[in-house]
Amino acid sequence: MKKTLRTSRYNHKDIENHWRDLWYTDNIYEAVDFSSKPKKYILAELPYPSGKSIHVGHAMRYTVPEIYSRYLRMQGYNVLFPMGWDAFGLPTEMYALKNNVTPQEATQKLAVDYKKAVMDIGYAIDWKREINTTDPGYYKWTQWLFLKFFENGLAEYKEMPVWYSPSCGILADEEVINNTAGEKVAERDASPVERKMFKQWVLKIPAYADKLLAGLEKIDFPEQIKNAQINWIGKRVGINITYNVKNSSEKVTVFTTRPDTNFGATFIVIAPEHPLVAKITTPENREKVHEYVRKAKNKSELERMGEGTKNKSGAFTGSYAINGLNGYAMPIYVSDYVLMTFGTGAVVGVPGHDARDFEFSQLFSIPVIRVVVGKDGDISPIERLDQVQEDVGTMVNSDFLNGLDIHTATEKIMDYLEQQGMGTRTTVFSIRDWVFSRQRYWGEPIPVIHKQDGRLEAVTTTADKVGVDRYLPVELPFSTDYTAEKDGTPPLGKLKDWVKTTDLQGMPAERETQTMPTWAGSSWYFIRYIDPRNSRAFADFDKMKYWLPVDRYFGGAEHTTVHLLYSRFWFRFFYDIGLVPCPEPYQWRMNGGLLLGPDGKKMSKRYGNVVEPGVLIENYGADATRLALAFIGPYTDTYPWNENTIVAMWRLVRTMYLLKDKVKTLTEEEKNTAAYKRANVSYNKLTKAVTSMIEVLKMNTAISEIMIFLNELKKYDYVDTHMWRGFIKVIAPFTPFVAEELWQTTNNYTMWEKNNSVHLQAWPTFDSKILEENELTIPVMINGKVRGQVNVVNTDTDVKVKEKVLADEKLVKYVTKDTILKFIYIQKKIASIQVKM
RNA sequence: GGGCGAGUGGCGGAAUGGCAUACGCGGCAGACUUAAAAUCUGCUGGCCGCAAGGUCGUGAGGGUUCAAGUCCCUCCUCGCCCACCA
Repeated sequence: MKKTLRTSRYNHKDIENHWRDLWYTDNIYEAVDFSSKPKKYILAELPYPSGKSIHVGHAMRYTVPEIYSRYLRMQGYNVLFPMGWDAFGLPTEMYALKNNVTPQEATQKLAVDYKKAVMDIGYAIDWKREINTTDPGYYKWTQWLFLKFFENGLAEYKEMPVWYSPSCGILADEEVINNTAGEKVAERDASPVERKMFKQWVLKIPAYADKLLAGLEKIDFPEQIKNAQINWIGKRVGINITYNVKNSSEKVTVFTTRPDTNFGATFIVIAPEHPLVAKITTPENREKVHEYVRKAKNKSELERMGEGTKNKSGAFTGSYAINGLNGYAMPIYVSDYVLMTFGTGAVVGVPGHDARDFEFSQLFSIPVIRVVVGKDGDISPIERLDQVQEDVGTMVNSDFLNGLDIHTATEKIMDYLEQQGMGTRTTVFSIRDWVFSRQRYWGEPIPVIHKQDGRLEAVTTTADKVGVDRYLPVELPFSTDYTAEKDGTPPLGKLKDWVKTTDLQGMPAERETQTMPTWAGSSWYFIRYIDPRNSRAFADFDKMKYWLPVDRYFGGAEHTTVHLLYSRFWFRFFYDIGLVPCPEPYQWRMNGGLLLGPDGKKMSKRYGNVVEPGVLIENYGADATRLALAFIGPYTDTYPWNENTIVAMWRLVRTMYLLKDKVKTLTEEEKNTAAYKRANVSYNKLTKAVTSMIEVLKMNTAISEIMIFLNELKKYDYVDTHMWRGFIKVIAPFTPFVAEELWQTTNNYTMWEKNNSVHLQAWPTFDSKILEENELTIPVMINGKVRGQVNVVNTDTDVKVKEKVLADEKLVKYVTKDTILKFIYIQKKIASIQVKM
């Protein structure tokens, strides 16, 4: 055991290296299963190690939650604040290629580097719970959980239209974004993408859409996040209406949420991919329709976007559908503004009350019928786009619906259509099956085999009991070839010996060669932290019962509709099959903002504006770095990094450190001075303010309070020992290293003893009696302007304060007994007076 | 086009409807120094004024209130997310 350091100058390196070793060696931040203390599970999204080392932006997102976790520990909670590495995926593969190592080697090295960086900042982590998603002991359970989806019919192997980029291969919807020019590109490398059909594994998240919506009501997420998820799920209640095609036995079914406007329907549009296209196109229109469909299919999504939503196009099939309500013959067109993937792939055109339908009607001179009158009472024909009303009004020209409000009309006509056998109420969702396979090397192999007869078989069907260890994990075989064939055969497909296997009957079979997406390992990682070394189960049920749900979850806004929603889906499914103890994984969520480069641009190697925490820690120390990251602004906001801030924080830490020389145990007599009393008020204010600010995660203003207190202390010659010890505990979550140094010194501990660490001490309390001010000065406002002050005491009544105001010689020129119209005194806040002008 | 945010000094940002600009950065002045750096002290929203003080001021305009950065209405700008979703 080492002796406590004692230096007269502030040397961050000596202090930090010294305590870091002792903390982690003795694992002082241990999270204890089944502890009798109340638990708090504080989680920050696990990092994805793909660059040289941890990014200062990551560090900002971890620092605030980590300060909070330290505070909770000092408040007597059994805290779990874990850390691990999400290391499968393309960036690691790219990193490996660039550095001429294997992804296995790259991952190992990055995990070590990242861990060192995280340790250097001094995060309070129980390293016994560290996980790595690429560890076979981990992904065995990712595969096992995947098989639960498979066994329950929620994982399917089917032809899917997928995004394809030559450089990234096949991508999920979530990995494709619109660039600034409005083109669809791969999020990863901005390469253009196109649509292709491919046999894919999908997870059927739409089956859980309703449960995921309902679950939102019980959890404490910001409205913004809830809305984004609701929007993403895109639940729409409407009706499928079936129309007969004139002179044909065919029928066309459309989905609409606005059946109330159906008396105004003047055409039908079907998607180019719709199976009816071939059946109902009349011979004289065949050539034109065929040409249109061919062009639409060849158009990449990029071109469709490029042409924008303004320019409608289409072709007439020559057929008509009969509106069962009024016998109107609606011409049927093909147009790419209708998507095969939403609703029924066919829409009914009501140009008077839908902007897109109106635009399309103009293209083919289709009649426009008004069936809704808005608030303005305008009943003139609809001739311009700006006259198209969508969601308010009263029905006209609509037979038995006339005069009804549109919402009442909607219900009435849906009842009618159902009674007449013309329609069926339907709910549709915009959320799609989650494409869950990749044609990449560096991921979890999907643990399924293809039997000779084409049927699929889970690598283990005896799962839970003894079988699991015999068959899982399906280990990722070693390979140095990470590229897919042009035909889509994944890299693993090239390893012929590995692909060849046998099924449970011993017959020859082939392994699945696609791997899982990066999202797989991170969909359940927070469960594994609870029981990271369990080899018999993904986690012990009783331990889950103790720790779950996560109390506070911190992460990036970019994960709102991806990771955050999809991992809720995993968890909710596990709950339904009895694997986990509660329906929702995360009780509370906050999204972190972004830290920009000093130039205000997003930190990126391209701009050369990346700030590395390692450099900051080297130059200014971890304590100053932590303060800078927490002080710079509120957690949820985005702002640029400013080098000056950390210099100021270094000075602040030094000021705190050097204060130790002013510490003295004051006698009762010395405590009986005005100076001591003032200092004591400041100290109690500090404790109270910091406590309430940490509770609401406003670390920036909490640090301001620490600065205010230090500015106050400068005025005195001595700092009382009792106050000093409380102060050290207040700063402990923010600047753990210097706090430990000061704590050990002030207590004269010569030997390190785990239980004596400041971080395991109780959070200081404050005395609200000391903060009650008996006498204070309040502003006096006259006709809305502050014109002076008066001194009041607690017991002053309105009448007393009024007397004081009237007696004030400065105020007399603004107010006298005779000019007062109205007098308001807000206790201990303000006096506000209306006077005659 | 839809949804969600946000507009406060030179900059990052504070402010349960109650003295707008806390705290920090930067700037200015002073102390220490042969000098500089570092450190310390003071000042620091605009305008008028020697000063006391006055006056304007939280994107723009209106409203509610004794009192509005904060609440309500109209508008402007910026950011993020979603988007021919019927």
